[in-house]
Formats: sequence, C-alpha cells, structure tokens
Amino acid sequence: MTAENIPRATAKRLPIYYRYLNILHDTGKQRISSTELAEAVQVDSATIRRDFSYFGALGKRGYGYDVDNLLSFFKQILNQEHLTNVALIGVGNLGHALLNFNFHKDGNVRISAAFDTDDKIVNKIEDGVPVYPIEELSHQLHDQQIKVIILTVPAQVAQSIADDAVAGGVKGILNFTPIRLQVPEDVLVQNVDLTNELQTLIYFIENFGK
Amino acid sequence: MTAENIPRATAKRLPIYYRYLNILHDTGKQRISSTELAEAVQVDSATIRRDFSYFGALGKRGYGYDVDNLLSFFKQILNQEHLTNVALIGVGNLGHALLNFNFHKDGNVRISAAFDTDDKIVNKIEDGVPVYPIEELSHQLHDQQIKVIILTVPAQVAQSIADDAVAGGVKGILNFTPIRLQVPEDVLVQNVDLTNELQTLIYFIENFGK
DNA sequence: AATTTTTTGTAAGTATTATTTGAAATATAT
DNA sequence: ATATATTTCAAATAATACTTACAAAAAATT
Repeated sequence: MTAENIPRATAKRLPIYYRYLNILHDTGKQRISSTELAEAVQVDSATIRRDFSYFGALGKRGYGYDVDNLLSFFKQILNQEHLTNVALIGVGNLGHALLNFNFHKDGNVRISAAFDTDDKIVNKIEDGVPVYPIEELSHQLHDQQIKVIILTVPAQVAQSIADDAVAGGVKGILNFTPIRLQVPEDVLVQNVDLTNELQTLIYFIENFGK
Repeated sequence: MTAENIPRATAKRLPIYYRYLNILHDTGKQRISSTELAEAVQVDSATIRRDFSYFGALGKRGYGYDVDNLLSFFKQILNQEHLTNVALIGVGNLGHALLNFNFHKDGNVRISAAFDTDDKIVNKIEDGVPVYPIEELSHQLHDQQIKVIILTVPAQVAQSIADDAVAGGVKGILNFTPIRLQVPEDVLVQNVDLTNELQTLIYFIENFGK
C-alpha cells in the first residue's frame, strides 16, 4: 500500500513525527500546521510537508493537518497496528537496561525473548522476558518467527552470533557492538555505536564549535 | 591545526576508522590499503581515500597507508591525546549500564561525574563514579569544567535539566531521551533515540525489505 | 633497467537530500 | 460577498554526499 521509494532520510523521521502526534492527540489538539510541528520536532516545515506529501495530500490548505487523521495514517504506515516481537541477545549491563526500557510505551515493539550464555539467568524470566540458552538461538528465532534482534553481546562473538541469527531467519539487527557486521544483502543492520557518538560529538565541539 | 570544513559525513566516519586502526595496530599490521580497510569498516574505498585526503596526503601510492602513522594522526585529530571528562545525568537502568560501559577502552572519554535525585545513591560512588545531587548540576559542571553530558533522565524533566546543564557551561549533549531539546545554537545535541532506531529498522524491513 | 602491478589522490559525474519559491486552495475577517 | 491571512503542495534550485574513472607515483617483478 505505501510508497516503497521514499527517501531514507524521510523514513528516519517518521517515528519522530509519529511520537509527537501521539502527544498532540493526548493533549486533545485537533489540528497542527507544519510550522508548529516544525518547532516541536526541529525539522524544517518544508521538509515536513514534503515528507508527508510522499504519502499523498494529507493536509488541507489554509488549515493544516488533522491530528487524528495523520495519527491513524502513520499508525498504518509504521505498522503500529500489530505488535512486532523482537529478541535481545546478550543480557549484560546494556542488555538488562534495554529489557527494562519501555519500547512498548508509544511503540508497537516488544522484546519477547532474550538469549544468553550465563547459567544464572538462562531458562529464567528476567525483567518479564524469558531467557533462552544461546545454543537455541537459531531454532527459537525460527520457531517464534522473530525477524528483528537487538545485539548486545561482546565484540568478539558478535559476528558469529549474527550469523546464527541470520540462519534463524532474522532480517534486521539493531547492533550495539562496535563490529561492522557482515550480513547477506537482504538483512538490514542498524548500528548504534555509543563510543562513536560520543567521539563525534566531542570532535565537533573541539573543532567546529570553537 | 585541522580542517574545520570537512563534511559532516566524513567526521562521523573518523571514529570508525580510528577504532579499526587500533585493532590493526594491536595485531601488529604495518600497512593497510584503502581497499582492505573498506571491507573491514564497510565504507567504499574511494570514500575512505577522499575522507583521508581532507587531512593531506597521508598515504603512499602503490603502498597504502602506514598504520602507525595514520593512527597517531587520527589520535591527534580526534583529541585522543588528552582525556575528556563527561558527566552522566540520570542513573536509572540505562544510566547504570552506561556507567559500566567501557567508553574508556579504546577512547579518550571517561564518565567522571554522575547526577541523580535518588537519595539512595546520591553522594555515593556508583560503578566507580561519584553521584552528585541534581541540585548541584550547574555548579559542579562549571567547577569541573565538564563540557559534555550524557542525558538519561525521564522525558518530563529532560528540557529543564538540559537548561541547567547549559547554564553550567555544557556545549554537547548526548541525548537518550525522546525529547527534541531546545538549546542555544552553540550547543550540540546528538540524539540517540532507541525507540526510533527500532521503528525505523522495522519499517524498512516491512516495506523496502520485500 | 625496463615493465608491470598496485594503490593513492583527485576530478568529473551521479545521486540523494534539503531549501527556496510561488501558485492554488481553504479559512477567517471585514 | 469580498478581501486578506494561512498554509499546503509541487517545482525549481541549491547543497551535500557518493561513485566512477583515471592519471601519477611508488613498489614489485622480470
């Protein structure tokens, strides 16, 4: 139903719009203009209009956008109607924090399975999520039809575990390790590299930011 | 000393190069070609050469790049020579995980102070880092000359705490909250929006990814 | 010593993304 | 009703980033 060829940059902004629309909805706001929205989400108003227009003429000239209309439209676009189950691999410090992290709050995502090697937590429920032994990774992912994983394992084993996950049918990896994973081209990797983010930030402050 | 007008996209890749150069150095590798490097960090080799060339002619034709040369050059560029102290604000689940996260390992960054409201941890040492009461935020940041913060507080208080931090002289914020912070233009905000990343990933898989 | 191979550095071309501009449609005010 | 304000939408332009291509330089080979 939706456009397949919208720009990557636009797609990345959709969740930002979606989240703010939810807030607007909760406060009872009926309509919103691109200018108003621009200020809240810090994206240029023209960019917002163009982003929206990829999906058709969603607004009314001289009026703006109807919040509820827009919201239910984005809900569809972003697959917010059905729950997406994801698995978390590596229940260390960061893994634990993410298990507690409330992805579900204004999203459609739930961590429904976790994997680890540590006997102390394997086959138990941690933060409401069952932890399976890592040996069962491929098999469980396949059985539970999980297509997306969050990877929070030590760097040394990242590639080999990613391989197992791919073997289990995974199509998307949110990769918190510093390794640049090698995956088949139908698998998407989104890197979240915290050291990197910090270093880039510091670089810009020291150089560009006088 | 360094170029101030290198592309943003290049700057974001510098830490990636830097990290891999460290690995090469550790394994004793003397030289590296752009093609080899390209495979490891998954950036096109021509892009790498162009990125490097912003800083002068660092390589030798027919030879490649000398690992140690390159490494010490990037060490300078990325300010890896002196330690940068940063503060973490909000010692919840994610905050704790980040305190344990080893930024220091192959970086120059250390979390040297944390802030929270919880009496149970305030004025104690958590994971090796002193936790100060949030009331002292602005004052302590100023005293300790901390210019970069990691913000892991609840969304409701994010803006007001960011304001305090800015008042304390902060110039860079690694923002883990979903709020799009309003800051003066000489302050840089790097957003790490985990819900967003996951949703974008799922969106691409559902739509683009067949 | 001459030739071949490797590999950088950079220019030119392409693609992607963002911004500007202005006409058209709607709403609001007079 | 008419005029004026908003505000979307789309086209044109500008900026940014990526890719391709190749000459020049150095190294390796014959």
